[in-house]
Amino acid sequence: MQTEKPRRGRPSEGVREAILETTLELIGTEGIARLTTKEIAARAGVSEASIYYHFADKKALLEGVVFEAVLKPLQVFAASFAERVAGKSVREALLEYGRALERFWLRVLPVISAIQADVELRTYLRERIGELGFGPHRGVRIVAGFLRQQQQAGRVRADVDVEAVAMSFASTCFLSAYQRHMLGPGARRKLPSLVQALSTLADLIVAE
Amino acid sequence: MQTEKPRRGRPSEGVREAILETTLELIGTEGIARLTTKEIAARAGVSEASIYYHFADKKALLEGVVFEAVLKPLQVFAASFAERVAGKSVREALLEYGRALERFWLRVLPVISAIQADVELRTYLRERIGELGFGPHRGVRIVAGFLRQQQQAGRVRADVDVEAVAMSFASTCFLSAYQRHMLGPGARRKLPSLVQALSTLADLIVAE
DNA sequence: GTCTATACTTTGATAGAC
DNA sequence: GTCTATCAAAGTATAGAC
Repeated sequence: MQTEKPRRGRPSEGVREAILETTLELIGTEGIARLTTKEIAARAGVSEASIYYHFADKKALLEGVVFEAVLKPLQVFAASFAERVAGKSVREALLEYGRALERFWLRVLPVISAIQADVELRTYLRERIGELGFGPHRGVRIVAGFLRQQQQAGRVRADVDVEAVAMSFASTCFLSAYQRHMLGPGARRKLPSLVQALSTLADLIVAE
Repeated sequence: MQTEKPRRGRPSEGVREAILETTLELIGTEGIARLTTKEIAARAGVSEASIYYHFADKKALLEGVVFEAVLKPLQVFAASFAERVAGKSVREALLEYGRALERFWLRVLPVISAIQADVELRTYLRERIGELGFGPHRGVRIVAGFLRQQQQAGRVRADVDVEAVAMSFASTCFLSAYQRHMLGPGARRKLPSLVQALSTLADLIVAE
């Protein structure tokens, strides 16, 4: 008695995946405002009807994209802090994690931004983020925890508010990513580099 | 010989202004994705045709909103730094300016975000920002200049990179605003407060 | 599961009266 | 300058063949 459906393992081909990927790509390049099911279908090389076979409606498709492109990476990323900083100095740990945080935001911001353009998606994201307990404060808490631990080990000045520093740290990574996102890759480096900003922050808090 | 047009001073009524205001409001509450000229007209209490009398097309209307809601406030805000910090201590100046910066972003972010959802608007904003020489780096430079001046006066530690600190400062204000924007007003204070973060930053750099 | 063809709705934009 | 009425185009979604 087989409980598996026959012909398992990608019955036809990754059409669903292609739709999701294409939609994500279009959101990044064209924006969500004029995103149509017609164009998604054309670019993914499938028919519009296929979209409606795999997704209940356009809203469900977009929610799928949000989950795949924001919430899933978020879960993965949130779990990776410990191994990234293992055995590193405070300064090196902050730089390493900061770069990773900036990359994460660069990948996720196009979708996050697009979501703000639609109330229903905004609500969807907020609810899911609430359920999962995510938000920028997560990154802040993780870094704060690390700093507190280093503080107890005497490697961070005893008189600094680690929560507050962690917030400035996370903020710096975020703005660095947002500036690139907003002004485009062509935006020359008009801001101090991320490394420069984070190094300075690290120097200010390490115990002498 | 009169060079002025007859019946000057708001010929009919502020219809154009009402349209701009309503559009801005709808972008904030409903998002730009499903923004229609029909709804704008209905909520502004005017006809759709009136919109097309005052604006060439929908795109021109949205560009008008971007200018009024982002670029104009930007010009005003950029000019206000000196008077905000006049005669204040480093710490007080940073707190005062930081709060103003956060408020500024809170007002502007709904539109900035919406713009990211539409390629043409994104291009428009980038071009205008380029022309005017704006961008987040402006806020950073202004603060850096202030800190450098205080540094020369001996009130800021001589060994800190003021550009880098200014970036973390501006970033902190930005993330504080963005978090509220993204997660809504209902988002409980899960992050350290802006004042707490900025105070810590100030304490780290003032000369002992 | 995927396609072609099509039904039905909404949208941006205009014509013409006042 | 503002309105009512209207239209062509574009959009979402579905039916039915394969």
